[in-house]
Amino acid sequence: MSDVRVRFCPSPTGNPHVGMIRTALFNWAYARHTGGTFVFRIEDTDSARDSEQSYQALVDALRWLHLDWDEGPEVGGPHEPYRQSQRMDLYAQVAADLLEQGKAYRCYCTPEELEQRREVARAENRAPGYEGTCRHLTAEQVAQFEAQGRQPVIRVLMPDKDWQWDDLVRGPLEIKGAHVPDFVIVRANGEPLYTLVNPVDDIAMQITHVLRGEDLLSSTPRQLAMYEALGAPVPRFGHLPYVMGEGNKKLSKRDPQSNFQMYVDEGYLPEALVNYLALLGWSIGEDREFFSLQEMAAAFDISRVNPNPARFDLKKCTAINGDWIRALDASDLADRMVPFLQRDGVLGLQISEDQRQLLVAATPLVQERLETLAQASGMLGFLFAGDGFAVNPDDAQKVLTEQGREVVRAAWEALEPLDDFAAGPIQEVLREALVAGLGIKPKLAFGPVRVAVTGRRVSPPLFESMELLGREQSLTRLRAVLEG
RNA sequence: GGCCCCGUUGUGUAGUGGCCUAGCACGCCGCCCUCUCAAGGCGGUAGCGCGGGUUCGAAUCCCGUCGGGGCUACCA
Repeated sequence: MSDVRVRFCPSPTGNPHVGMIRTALFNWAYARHTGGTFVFRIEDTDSARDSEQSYQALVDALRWLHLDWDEGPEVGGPHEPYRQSQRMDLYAQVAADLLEQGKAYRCYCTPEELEQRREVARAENRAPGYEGTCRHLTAEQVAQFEAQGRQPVIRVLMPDKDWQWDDLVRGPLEIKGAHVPDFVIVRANGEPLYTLVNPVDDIAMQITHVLRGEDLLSSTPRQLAMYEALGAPVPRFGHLPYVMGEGNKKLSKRDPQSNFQMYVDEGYLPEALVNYLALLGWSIGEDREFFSLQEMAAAFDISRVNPNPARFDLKKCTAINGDWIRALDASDLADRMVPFLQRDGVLGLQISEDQRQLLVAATPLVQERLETLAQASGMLGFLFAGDGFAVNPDDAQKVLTEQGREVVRAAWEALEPLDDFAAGPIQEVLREALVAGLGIKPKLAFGPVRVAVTGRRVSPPLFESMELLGREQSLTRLRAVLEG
């Protein structure tokens, strides 16, 4: 095992989104590629926005995706606890130490005062950052502020220096000290902020490589300053490109396609989602795009991550999902379709042995037609409908016309005497009766029969479907059209 | 406004000075296959933002420019 230690440290607010998942994936892949350790940490220090439900969704998402973690909630590890809400004492202690060492100070400026100064600075074309107003308050000034009932925040006193680091994704980067004002690490109400807890825990958990979103790039100097103040070795940073949504904007929580749960509900395979997300900013090389999590781990190289923002393309994601569905064993696919068929009422909670066999037999017919598992219900519903079967009204109107019914009648008459009700013979008999007999094109001949039997104009292959449905059901449905 | 990041077809990418008349995939269009829809096969569409350099030679190196995006919180 190498000494590489990376972490994924989301805040449990709202639903997991794909940008977050992509970050988790790249961290995971880097850990697995290097034989390092993947740490999962929950940054739940904002009690107003965090929720237990969101925490659970995060855990479930990683599990669903098969992104296993070596240390973190549920699995434990040498640096427990892995939820920041349980580590508050540590942060308070660190803040106190920094204060005592003069590396941080109390700032009594009110939000209103700060806001006002920002506006002035902007108007005068100056950088709008905090100017260090409270850096060197006298005891009298402090006493006066306290007397006014002001509650101070704690700010880090930034050393007067420029900050540079060699970014894993972008190469050498530098930000001038003049552009990094003293920043707040503890709120007036005593709650520690990300600026404090994130580096403190990265140090405590001995994180060696920080792979995070590009949105945090400009805050890296603050991170660097914390390592310096705390006398800890600095990890390597790598800033992953944005995942963009519609209209050239960062994919936001409001974009439906950013919602991780949507992929689960629509029947995307974890293999496919992960495969697609990996393509956003990374490439396995050669002319290849279809690969497993294991193949990704074997090939993943952080220096090959592309720094430019990638647009999320649901169409391509769906296409890859289709590829993955086709790559599955039929019995595996059948298993994966079951929850969707149950959800949509095609199957009940209890599945009989007959139903199970029917499903397995039907799976190959739909395997190359499915893009998502959720589409299975629409394609297979007719097989399990039994007495509840009904033809789609819209399709009926279009296809089961006067002439269509004549076709169905001819089909019924041809099939009724057929003993060997298998796809081959069915096709033979129908061809003879409809195409040759009625002298119409195959498309017009089989369309009405398809609608009568499967209820839709688009369905799995007709003859195989009839065989699976069985003689009795098939004939009953044809009859129903003639009598209805 | 200030600071920062980014720039190959519509989208994701390959490409790291000659193998590039720029490859692959998705999308889109057409054809083939065909009982529908897919899948599959074949073909087509479309790109190195722009301008200067460096070099025998640049998508690849340098400078400038333009464009897009982000940050600029007692959010992360």
